[in-house]
Amino acid sequence: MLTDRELLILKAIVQIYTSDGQPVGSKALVSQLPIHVSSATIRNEMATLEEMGLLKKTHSSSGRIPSIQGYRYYVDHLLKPDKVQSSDLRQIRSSFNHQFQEIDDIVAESADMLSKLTSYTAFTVKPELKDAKLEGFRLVPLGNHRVMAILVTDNGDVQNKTFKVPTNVDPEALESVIRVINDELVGLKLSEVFQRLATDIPIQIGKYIETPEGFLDIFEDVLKKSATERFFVGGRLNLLDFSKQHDLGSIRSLYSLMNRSTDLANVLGSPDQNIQVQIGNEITNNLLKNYSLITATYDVDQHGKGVIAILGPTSMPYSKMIGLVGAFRTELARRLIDYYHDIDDS
Amino acid sequence: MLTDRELLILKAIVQIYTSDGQPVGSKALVSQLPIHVSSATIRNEMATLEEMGLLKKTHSSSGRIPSIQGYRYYVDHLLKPDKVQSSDLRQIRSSFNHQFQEIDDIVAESADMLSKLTSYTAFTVKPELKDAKLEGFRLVPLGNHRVMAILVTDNGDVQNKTFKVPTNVDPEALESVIRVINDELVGLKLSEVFQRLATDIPIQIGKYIETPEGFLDIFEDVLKKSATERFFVGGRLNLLDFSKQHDLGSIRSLYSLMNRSTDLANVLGSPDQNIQVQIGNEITNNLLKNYSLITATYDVDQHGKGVIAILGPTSMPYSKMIGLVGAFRTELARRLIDYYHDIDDS
DNA sequence: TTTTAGCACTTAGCACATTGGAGTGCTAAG
DNA sequence: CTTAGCACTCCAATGTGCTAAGTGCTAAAA
Repeated sequence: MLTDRELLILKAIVQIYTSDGQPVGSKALVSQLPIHVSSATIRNEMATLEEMGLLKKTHSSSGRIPSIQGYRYYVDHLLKPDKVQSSDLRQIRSSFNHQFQEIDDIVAESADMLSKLTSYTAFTVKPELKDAKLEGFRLVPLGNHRVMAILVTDNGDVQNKTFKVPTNVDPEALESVIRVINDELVGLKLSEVFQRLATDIPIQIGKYIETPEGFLDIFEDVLKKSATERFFVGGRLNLLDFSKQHDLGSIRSLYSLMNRSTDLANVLGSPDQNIQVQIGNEITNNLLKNYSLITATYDVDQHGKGVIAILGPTSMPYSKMIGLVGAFRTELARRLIDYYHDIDDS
Repeated sequence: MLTDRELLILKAIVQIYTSDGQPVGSKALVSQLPIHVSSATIRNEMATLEEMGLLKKTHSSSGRIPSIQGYRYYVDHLLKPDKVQSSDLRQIRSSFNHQFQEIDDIVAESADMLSKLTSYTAFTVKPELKDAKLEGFRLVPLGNHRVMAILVTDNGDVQNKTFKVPTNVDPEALESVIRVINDELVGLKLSEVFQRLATDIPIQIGKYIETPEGFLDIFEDVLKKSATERFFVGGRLNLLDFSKQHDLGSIRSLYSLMNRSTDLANVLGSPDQNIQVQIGNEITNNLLKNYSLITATYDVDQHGKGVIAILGPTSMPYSKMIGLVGAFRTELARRLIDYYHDIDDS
């Protein structure tokens, strides 16, 4: 168990280091602390904190910086989220104050805004569709045997994809297919839709089209698209600023990571608490072991839950960032509830 | 006028410098030249070439590197495009060997491929639609007063956008609007469509909808989208490698430039010759004055012309790059002609 | 007139030493 | 338990010397 003074020192070191980035020495620290003891005393305390694994040195005669566990302890026990700056809040609200036509625009804008506010890299994930119901399905013939498939879910999501149908499929067959889909699939949850597509639907459609597989692929494409296009990244370039390692190779890997939605899904997960802080090697993905990740869910009532996240250096000012992410998630949730409200009753 | 030997030296200096990046000294040069003269002679020649502004030094006692004018002279008079490597050609063809559903996929893939082959940043611009005819227009009601507008041009381009219609617009009015558009606009060139939208169409539509402006905005949105989404960028990150200036600010500006389609349109223009080389400050955009840009048109017969381009250091190996771009443009053109062929006769 | 050898001079880049400052750990006394 | 004092460590900045690669110039040779 830590003494009060040790807590005070640990807290101060984290705060000073995360705000100016320099290792904290005993003399500098003594001048900032509310208690007055000598620097030698501080040195002793720091030594014990280091022994406990909460602090470390960059070299044998340097000041102390927090270790991963030090940050962890700070975040878990010492930190109080900052109240978000009113100027930041104004910025968030004004950026949400547009009339967005599509939910994607709101969520994409959020990623940009969040990265701008933090100067880190930000991620946003729109509410997942798993529980959404398929509300409508359209096949629009575009001429030249091309067709656009459009899929509408009850939370307002619209996905579309154009494709070619084989020349031997006649329009009436297509009509029948649409009828099957409308009768059998519309109204179901997407997960159920997936299941039906794997079982009886191909048989039913097979009556009208010779090779239903190709046709159903397209259906799956649209569903897959709606699963992979949930992720938005803002401030990719900020990575260059806060990434200590100017090793181009790892930066490159990170950039490509940001384009792989499956990996992003793994990294961001769905935080169990409302706001979750992962520090350094606590992050499952090895590429991120020198960074910290703050993830938070936001809840759009019956329209599911999404995730926002920021990726920054382990030495980020946690209290400020946690405050900011906390405020942002409620603002975003509110904005999306508004959005759905507009759709539902229009 | 330059003597034969001066030409030989200039050519050699450009080639050596663009292949190993080191300033070329008189001794090194003498050992590479087919003629044998002493290094002192070379020095004299280099001095006169420098006086003419074709070479320059990095510091008072350094070897020579080509000046912008030196590169210019080399490109205009001395260079012979390399035959493209057969492995590169294989790669291009195999990447084109997929069945693409949309033209955008082909053009986007091209940007990636071109950047991979060159290790520079690549741009591709799909054929412009100006002369394309509006082949079809659909309004698909999605429920909840939402509608998807779909616009098909005769070169196979499909654009769509979802939007909300005011609650006071009834379905029949919408039907009438579609009829007006189909009767009056379908079959016209897009430029004519634009014109009609600015003149008589609003009046006609006004009969059915109270506030046609809002409605027509959407139409314009779709058209604008098809104008701005012509640009694809590949290998953004390569910029970090070949950009000498590790000045983060200018890199940042370049990245944002790549997202602004109007600026891209200015920079890439439509090259007057088939392949155009712009070196350093010859590029109109100031941000690019330390780079070189090779642009080339590709011609998809009656479906218009597009542009491909690579952005690299002024010290790029021009003969190789020009050869590569030349081969790529014919391959891409061929692939797109194939693509349209499939559409047209399906 | 052109070419060449020779020489004095310049510069970048590197290895190396020097120094100052910030910081530590330890000890012995308060 | 706290503190002053001291020896010690290490980084970072600065300066020095040296080398390699290059130049321009001059005067002699071709």
